[in-house]
Amino acid sequence: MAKGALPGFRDFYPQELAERAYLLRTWRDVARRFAFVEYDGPPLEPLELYTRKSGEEIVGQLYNFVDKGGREVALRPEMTPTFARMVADKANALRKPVRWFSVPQLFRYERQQKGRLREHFQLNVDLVGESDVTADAELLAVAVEIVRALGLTQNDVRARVSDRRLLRALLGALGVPEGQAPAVFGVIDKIERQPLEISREKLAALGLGQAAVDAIVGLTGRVSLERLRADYGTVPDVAERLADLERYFGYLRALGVGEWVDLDLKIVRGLAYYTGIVFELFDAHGEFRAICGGGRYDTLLESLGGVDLPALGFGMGDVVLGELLRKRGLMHAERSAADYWVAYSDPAQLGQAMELAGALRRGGASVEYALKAQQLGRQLKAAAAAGVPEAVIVREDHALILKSLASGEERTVRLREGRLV
RNA sequence: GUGACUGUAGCUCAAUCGGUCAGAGCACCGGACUGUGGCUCCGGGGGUUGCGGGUUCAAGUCCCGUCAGUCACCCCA
Repeated sequence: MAKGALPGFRDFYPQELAERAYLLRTWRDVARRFAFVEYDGPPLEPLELYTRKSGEEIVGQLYNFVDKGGREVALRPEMTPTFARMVADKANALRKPVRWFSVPQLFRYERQQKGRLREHFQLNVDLVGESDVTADAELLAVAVEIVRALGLTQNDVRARVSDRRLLRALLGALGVPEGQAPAVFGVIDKIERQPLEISREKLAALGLGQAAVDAIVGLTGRVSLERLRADYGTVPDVAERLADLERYFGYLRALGVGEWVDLDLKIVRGLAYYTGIVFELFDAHGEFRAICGGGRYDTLLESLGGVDLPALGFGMGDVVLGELLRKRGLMHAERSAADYWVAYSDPAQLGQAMELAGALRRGGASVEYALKAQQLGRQLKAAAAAGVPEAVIVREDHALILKSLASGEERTVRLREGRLV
């Protein structure tokens, strides 16, 4: 259509806003259940905050401009740099572990497509100051409990988990030079999205022998900790990581989310800064993009904020999650209708109706009534159309009738201290 | 940024081979049902067919451009 919101931006009409509110409320509720506390930062940041982490090429994907003070600025495309700065600035004063979450609106200048707009809301949950896998388990449990709270089941959503350090150790055991590891990660990251032969050719082009290529492809298939231990358990680095992962999965089971999680070494996450366990949540039908992604980034706070603290976190956007919920018929909305509709039998009673509405409103209820005097029938029709559950009818004899618009039941009530009794 | 496909009222769609084809349903507003609603009936507002240009006697229907949308690639912080 000719006029409307900018490409990739959304107008939230009351219905859509109610759905968004439902989603964000669930995020906050669950994060708080895990004792995370909310924070926020500025939506506009120095451009340098992002180029320092991701290089100049990131600028092409940012909403950036020069402000009137001559500063290079950008709308935040992600929350992590802001988070890192905030934590680093007060690192010594913060009780560890730091358990913070935020629900920022993020922006990126990219061509939109399904599940990707130029603006979205993203839950960010981060945990700083604990290097053990107990923290990794806690973090993934937050993500899983959120989708559970939204009505999804382990048959709808799967958490796929990998460990970059394990993968690195495995590659080392296969004789892949340390310097080649990132390139191999790149191939593994794409292995699901391109023909296997192409992936094999790319690995061979890195100088890997046939046996190593076969082994790597094998790792990206169905694997289990038992199988890995049997095949590579004699390698000290690998054995150490496997022991950690076994504890990790044990903790996930203890937290009640074990049934949602699969070990899948194909999960690399594009970001270069992940250092340990990484995970993504997908719909089980593979129809949508990743719902959520995150992992451990133990060196990022050091490089961004100069504070050497282990950290991990994940981001979960509202777009893909919303698409999935709608598809499954699970998208709910915060109720937006008023609590009461005050109606009156005689048009001359408009003033009395307004007095009643005023009293109820001061008592905490939301109340609507017909702004122009009209027949009672029309008022009730409007009340029903507005989705209001109950109407209060002011009769000509001044009696108040509370009528359920769903069942039609009526009972006489009285106003007492702003409430109907 | 590259490529493919699509673009008719708020929504879902219709309009034979280009020729009164700019319509329907839903939604919205109003009226009737004469003063307790969601049914029914009647009526109304709303589109220069995304926009611009071209071909033609004639274009929503063909061609080009542009904008927008969808999908894939890129990227995914």
